[in-house]
This record gives sequence, C-alpha cells and structure tokens, in this order.
Amino acid sequence: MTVTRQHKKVETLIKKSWLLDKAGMLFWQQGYHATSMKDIANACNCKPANLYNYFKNKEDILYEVIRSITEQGVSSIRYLEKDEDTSPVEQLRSLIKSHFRFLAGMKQSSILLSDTGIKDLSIEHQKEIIKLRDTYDRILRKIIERGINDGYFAPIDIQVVSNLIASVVIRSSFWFSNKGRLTIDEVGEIMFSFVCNGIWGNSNIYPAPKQESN
Amino acid sequence: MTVTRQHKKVETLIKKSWLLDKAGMLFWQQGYHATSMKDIANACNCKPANLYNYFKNKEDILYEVIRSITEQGVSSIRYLEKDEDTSPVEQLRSLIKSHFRFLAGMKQSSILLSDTGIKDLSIEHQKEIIKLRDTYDRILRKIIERGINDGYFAPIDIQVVSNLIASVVIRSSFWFSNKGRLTIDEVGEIMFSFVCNGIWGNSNIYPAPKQESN
DNA sequence: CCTACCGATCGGTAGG
DNA sequence: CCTACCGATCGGTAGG
Repeated sequence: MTVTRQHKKVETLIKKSWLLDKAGMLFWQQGYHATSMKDIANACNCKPANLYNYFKNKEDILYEVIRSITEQGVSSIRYLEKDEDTSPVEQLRSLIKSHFRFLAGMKQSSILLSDTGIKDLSIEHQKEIIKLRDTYDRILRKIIERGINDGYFAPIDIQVVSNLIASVVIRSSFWFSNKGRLTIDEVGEIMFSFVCNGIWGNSNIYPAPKQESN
Repeated sequence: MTVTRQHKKVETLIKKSWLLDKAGMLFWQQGYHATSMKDIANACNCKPANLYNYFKNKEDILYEVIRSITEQGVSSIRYLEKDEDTSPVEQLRSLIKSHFRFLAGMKQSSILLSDTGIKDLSIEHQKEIIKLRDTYDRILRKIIERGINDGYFAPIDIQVVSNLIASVVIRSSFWFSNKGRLTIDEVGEIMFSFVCNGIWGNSNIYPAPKQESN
C-alpha cells in the first residue's frame, strides 16, 4: 500500500518534470504570454484541463520552469563555495567555464526566459528567484575578493567587476552557436583570458601573485 | 494648401512618435503580448480603434518601437565609423562610454525589449533590425582590428572578443541603477578599464603600442 | 477620432 | 485524464 502510494508519487513527479520541460521549451521559443495552455497541452499530448492536475495555474508553470533553470545554474558552480584551497585564479576559470558550459549547453538560451519571465511571477516567486541568483553572485564575489587579497588581481571594484564578469558569461550564451567555428570550451577559455587580461594583456599569461616591490 | 498639408503631416508624425513612446514603455514594462491595444489606447487617452489610423497593426507598433531604439543605439556610436585618426584605444573608450550612456540613460532597459521582441516581428522586420545591429558590430570590430594592427591590443580573436565587449556593455545596462553608488560615467570608466586590462592588469594604465622587442 | 461590433481565443472550473 | 462549458478579453474592422 505505502509502496504503491510512493510509486504513484514518484511517477507523478517524473511526469511533472517532463511537462515542465515541454512548457519551458515553448515559453522560451514563443514567450510566456504568447504560449497558451492549449499550446502546452498539445505539446504534451493531453488536454488543457489536465495540466491543472499538476499545476495550480499558468503562472505556477512559469515559476517552476524558471526555478528549475536557476537552481541548475547555481548548482553548476556551487562546488566552488566551500573551497578555500584552490587558487582564486583557477576558481575563476572554473566558474566561468562551468557556468558558460551550462548556459551554452542548454538547447534553450534559458537566461532570456529568466530575465523577461521574472516580471510575470508573483512577488513571492520573484523574491525566491532573486534569492537563488544572489547565491551565484556571492560565490563569484568571494572568489574575486580572495584574489585581490592574495595579490592575484588588481584592487578593483568588487561589486562592479563581478557584475561585469557575470555579464560576459551570461550574455555570451546568447550569440554562441554549437555550429560555429569554436567549441564551448574554446570560447570559455577565451572568455577567461579576456576577463583576466583584457584586450591589452598577453592572452597566454595568467595572473600570478604580484610582487610587493615598487 | 501645400503648407497646410505639410503641416498636417508633421503633426501626424509628432503624434505618432508620441504614441510610440507610450507603447514602448508598456511593452518594456509588461512585455509585448501582455500589452493589449486597449492598454496602449488608455495610456494615450484614446480608443483602441484610433491606433489603427497610425499603425497597420500591433506588430507594426512593436516594429517601429524596436527600430527606433536600435537606430538611436547605432547613432550613438556612428560618429566613430569614418574616424581613422584617433587612437583605437580612445575610440574604444568612446564607444563603450557612449553606448553605455545611451543604454543606461533610457528610463527603459530597452535592450531586453529588443532581444525578446524581435521574435514577434515578421521575418522582413527581423532582417531589418539585424541589419541595423550589424552596423554596430562592424564599427566595433574595425576598432579592434586597427588596435591589433597598430600594436595596441594583443592578437586576440576579433570576432569573439568584440562579442565579449558588446556583452559587457549591453548586459551592464541591466543591473546599473541611477540611484546606485556610481554614476554612469564612473561605471563606464571601470568598464573600459576592465575591457583593456582585465582583473589582473593595473587599472590605471591603458594600452600603449607594444615595443617590437623580444 | 469615435461607436458599435465581429469571431476567435484566452485561462480556468465543474464534475466525473 | 477527459468533456463540456464559463465569462472575459483579445486584435481588428465597418462605417462614419
């Protein structure tokens, strides 16, 4: 009995995440408001009314889609949070490449959906998503801070520069194409080099702690 | 007679651009599909039917809004196109600061509307907008190319790096706030320094032509 | 620049 | 998971 009930529950969850995947694809392709419950139902081979057995309403579907994407994004770099041993430079490289790999790897350029869709969420749901994003920012800022303290990076404005770095990675998932000249990891490497050295610095030399001479 | 007719025409154009301003604001705040013709009419103190005296249909309004924004954006840096005398470094600084000033200066973070709205345009309209954007990319790439040839910048991947630079500027208009700690020009300066030197380089030294020694 | 109106579609519910 | 149905609103037109 209990086993059967749990089995039912698991099946429902699997089906639910499958529905979310279909809905997310449509939201991304057409936009939230341009996608009707009928559209979603058609993509899922069921009737609109059935969707209400899985979700409270349309906004609830959007929320679950965005939350899932955001959580995955944060998860892709969370392993860096507790690590205090690795050099900040290597951590930054990991963060950039991991996050870019995640963003560019999705068939959907999901970030656009998150950016525009957030305003269609209830205030409570908006807050939850923003809280999740803050985790990402916190990890990035901590790496930069350590890098500055340890003499790897110049004494830059942490707040602004962490935003600049995130901007590069996030926005790049926009123009990147799998069919292009370069692979995800090649672009990731160029991106890391750009963040470290800019367009002036030598792209083959990565930061090492500065000498305390001058 | 002719004078009166022209006068009429001018008045219509003024009214039209006023309507576009109102519509653009709504599209940006709520999204294209979430904004109804009635919403626009209400904001313009008229009836929905009247809007069809100025625009063919709803898509036409969106097109004119996006085209206007994109044209203004390109115009803000077009003065750099023919200039071959100024140093590429100074040109890059100008481009970054001009474009960022434009983006951050609008009450609307209009880039989001352009990004998401473009898919709601007809194919022909999409092509026109993309063509306009190409002008921007071309100007930026030319500056970088000159910078590399003249020895100001490292021999970087022009295509990728120009995308990275544009990403920084465009995405930054997202998180920038007028009520924040820094002014538009201060952030612009940090942005320029970041692009030139990365987080490793000294933020007070800008590129000078490299010596041909090694 | 308006009133009056159109068919189509929307998100969501009742009830099984 | 469905059929049947709801009131509300949509973009757009006719005609003046």
